Amino acid sequence: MPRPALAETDISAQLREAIARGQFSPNERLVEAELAERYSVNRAHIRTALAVLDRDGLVVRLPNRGARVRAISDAEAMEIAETRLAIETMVARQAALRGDAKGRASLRRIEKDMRRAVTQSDAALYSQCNAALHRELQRMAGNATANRILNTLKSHLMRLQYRVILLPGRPRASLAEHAAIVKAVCAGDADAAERAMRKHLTSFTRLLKQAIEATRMGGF
Amino acid sequence: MPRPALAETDISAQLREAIARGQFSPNERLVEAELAERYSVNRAHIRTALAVLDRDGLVVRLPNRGARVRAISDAEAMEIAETRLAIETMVARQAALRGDAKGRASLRRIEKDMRRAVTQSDAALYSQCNAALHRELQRMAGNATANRILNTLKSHLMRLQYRVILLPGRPRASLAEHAAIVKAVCAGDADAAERAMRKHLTSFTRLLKQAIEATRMGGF
DNA sequence: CCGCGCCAGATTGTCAACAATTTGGTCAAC
DNA sequence: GTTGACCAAATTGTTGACAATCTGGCGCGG
Repeated sequence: MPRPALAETDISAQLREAIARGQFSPNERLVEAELAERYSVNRAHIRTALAVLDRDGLVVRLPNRGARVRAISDAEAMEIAETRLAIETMVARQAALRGDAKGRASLRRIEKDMRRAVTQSDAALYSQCNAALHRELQRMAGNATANRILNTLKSHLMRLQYRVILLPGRPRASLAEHAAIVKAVCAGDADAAERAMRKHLTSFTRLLKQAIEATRMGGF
Repeated sequence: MPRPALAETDISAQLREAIARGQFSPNERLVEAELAERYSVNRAHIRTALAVLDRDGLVVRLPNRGARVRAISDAEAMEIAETRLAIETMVARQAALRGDAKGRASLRRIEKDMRRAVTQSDAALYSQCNAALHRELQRMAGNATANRILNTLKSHLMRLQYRVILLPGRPRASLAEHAAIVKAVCAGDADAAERAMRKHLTSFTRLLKQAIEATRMGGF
């Protein structure tokens, strides 16, 4: 019995996902009537969903002028990455301390898949494993508060991170970082887990910064 | 020109505040019609506000059964305190790195007021200074993402923290911790600022835990 | 006395109509 | 050609009505 969700909550989630996936471009207008039709709900639900997404920072609403997809600035992208780092290092620590045997087994399995993805140069698989690994760590840490926040932050970062993953040589380097995290967490070494995660996300953040700067310069 | 807020956003904020202040008790039912009358808005606004507060974790909504003030468990209170610690240590670091002269002056002034509050045993003033100090640090760090999250977390903690502040001897100990933070931030020493904040919030968290356990045992 | 179905009231969920506001364009006056 | 008033279309903001669902109590049969 998966407890039923409210329609409004559901729509919020769908819209959040759509924005995170880049199905709406930054600053794109979000017209209530259009969305209502697209998602087959009435305007009231869309309105509520937009209010929630506003609070999440995914959308900006101006009185009488409607909602737009919020364009996050480069500076803000860095802020988000830094905040994520702060929380996720804590999660890694807690996963090491509180994780269960099942979780540790999952981590090892995911690491194996990741290794395979790298040798096969399967970027899609790698990305999937990456998400799975972080998700499993969150589950092991069992910090619902942190999870909620992280998921919100990730919906912001999602639009950007593919640029980082696609950097040449990134998967191989990332794999080593992930392996270190898995090792530390499985060993129950909280300090090492925290350090490993910090190292991983610091390098992610650095690459994100580079990707942003590269895009700003010459890109497209 | 303070840009106007939407009515719905406004109502969400008011309700959030009311809940944070304990004007509604945990598990209390939040009947839409009642709230609509109390805040002089229509049900749609209340409904939207409840959806936002649901996302914030301040309220639980069950389909066809309405909303209630979410009772946060002891374990969850600890989670929240830990997550806050993770973010606020980062904020302290960033405040040390990015803070402006005006901010540093403010910090020193607040510290002075705090000292006065302790010598005069003025708990209300101390509490006020405490809030002001943390707020100023957030402003100096200039991390809007972190600020938003912290404010949400604090609205959860607000219901609990008065227990900690009122502990005998707490203000005096807390003052020293705050002074260390101010000193490090004003000196631009990011590492020291982070350490000082971690120490401060670790002790806060520890006391919170004690307060929780004490309450569970005998208290009321 | 106890359980069970059922009804009435309270409350939430859904929807459509209407009011208010903004936007973009047209046209006349200068 | 430019300015500015004005109008129409699009869109958001507000409200009330109605449907669906839950809750608690009542009475019936056992």
